Amino acid sequence: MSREPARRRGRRRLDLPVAGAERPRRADAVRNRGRILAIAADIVATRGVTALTMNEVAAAAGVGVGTVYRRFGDLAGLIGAVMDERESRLQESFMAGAPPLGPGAPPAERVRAFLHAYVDLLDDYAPLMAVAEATSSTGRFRGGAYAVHHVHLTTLIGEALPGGDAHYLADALLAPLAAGLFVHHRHERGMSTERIKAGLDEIVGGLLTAAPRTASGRAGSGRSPRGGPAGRGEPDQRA
Amino acid sequence: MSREPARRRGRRRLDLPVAGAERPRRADAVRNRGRILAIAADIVATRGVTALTMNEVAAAAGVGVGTVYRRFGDLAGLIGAVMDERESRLQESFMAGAPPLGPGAPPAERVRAFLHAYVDLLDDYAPLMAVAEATSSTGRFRGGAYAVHHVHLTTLIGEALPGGDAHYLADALLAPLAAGLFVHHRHERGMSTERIKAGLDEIVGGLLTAAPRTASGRAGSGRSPRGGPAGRGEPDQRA
DNA sequence: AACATAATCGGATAGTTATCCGGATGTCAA
DNA sequence: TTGACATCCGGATAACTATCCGATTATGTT
Repeated sequence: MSREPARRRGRRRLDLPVAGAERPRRADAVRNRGRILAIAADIVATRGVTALTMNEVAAAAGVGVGTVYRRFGDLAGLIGAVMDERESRLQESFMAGAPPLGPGAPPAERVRAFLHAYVDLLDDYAPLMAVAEATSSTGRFRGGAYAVHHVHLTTLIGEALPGGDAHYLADALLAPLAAGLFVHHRHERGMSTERIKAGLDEIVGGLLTAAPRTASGRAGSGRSPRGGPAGRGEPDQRA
Repeated sequence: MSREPARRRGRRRLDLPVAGAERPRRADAVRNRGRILAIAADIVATRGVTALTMNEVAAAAGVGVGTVYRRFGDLAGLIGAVMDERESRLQESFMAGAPPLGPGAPPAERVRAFLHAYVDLLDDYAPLMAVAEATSSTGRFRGGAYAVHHVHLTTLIGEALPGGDAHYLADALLAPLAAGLFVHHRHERGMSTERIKAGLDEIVGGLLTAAPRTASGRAGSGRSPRGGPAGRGEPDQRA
């Protein structure tokens, strides 16, 4: 490890036992974690996503490869950690922020706002997220972030479309936001984020009841919310 | 999709280049290609997709790794070649087969039929296709098969929804059919193909069989039974 | 039948991901 | 302060993808 002088060894643990089952992690571990993340972010910023490899990060951070893998599991995990702050901000916004992203606006509006916000996030991180996606084709769906987004959309869709298969539709709405597809659209086909958002609006507008807010395109044609064939004959089986 | 590194350069053949369009490949090359494909299919069938590696295929086929890479480009290319026959059958069906998949049925119906047919294909090959997708996150969109599907859907959507962004919507409808997501739904969440098809029907139903947007006031009088249970779409859609 | 040429073959090599486990070190208790 | 032990470190190692290029061989011509 490093020769860093021992940190203040005070900290007798006399403090209040923090509310969050805080596991006592070794000081060198947290130090390394922080350094690894900083190095990773720096590599991406200065040399691009393709230069971000576990070996490279480990070498630059002055630790062994094993350390990086133990801390983050795999490349996707490392990338997830790098994006953690940004992701947390997004979650904060749609869970407790101002409408239409946060609570207060009608569900269909919130769905649209969420998709738009996610597009903005993709515009900043898509190349990096695409690498994470490619690590394991099913990996995207295992990550905690995806689960949170899915639950959020499922809830909103359930409210806006009582008879629909909210669980599946949430995945279907998240699918066009795959980083790989976004990169393809944005960087290889030159689509603007506005166009992408408008396209998503078309889908949401058609699927959920049209909302009052008029943005680009789609006119809130009547399309009333009907009950629809409730069951659909498929036993709802959520894990 | 035969996505081979088209080699053969122009030769001054005076003979009629009609009938056999394929000629300039060395006998051992075609022999090796065939053997490699057979071996690859066999490995997948007997030992599963995880056992399918370029090294393994090369060794089993009795050729060098370089040969496999030259012929198929990468793992995704090899997988594409293995699936070529099945893919060709699908293309044949929606380009010149019987309605509603083939020409003759109203566009929205054909879109739905295509998605259903693709789900059936996924049910057989998703694990394999997921590996191909993971090879390169943007790889799926470069392959010839994707391009064909995209063109097809773009055309149909353009007919069914004159004012919409058919190009983007085609990608968006194809996105939920990503092999990785399908595997997640089918093998990890236990969803049935019927449920997946019904979910896709909901999306298509809302997007394409409702009153058109913009000025072209289609007096459809709202009410669109967004795709009910698999099959039975809305019969009010004449050519 | 022998030749010239271009295309193919296939092993060596480089770069990555991911795992393993003996050794080093921090943390807590006495 | 000292000691015991759980945890962490990090290099060695295995497997895989992908590229390169000299050696090999098929093909059409003379």
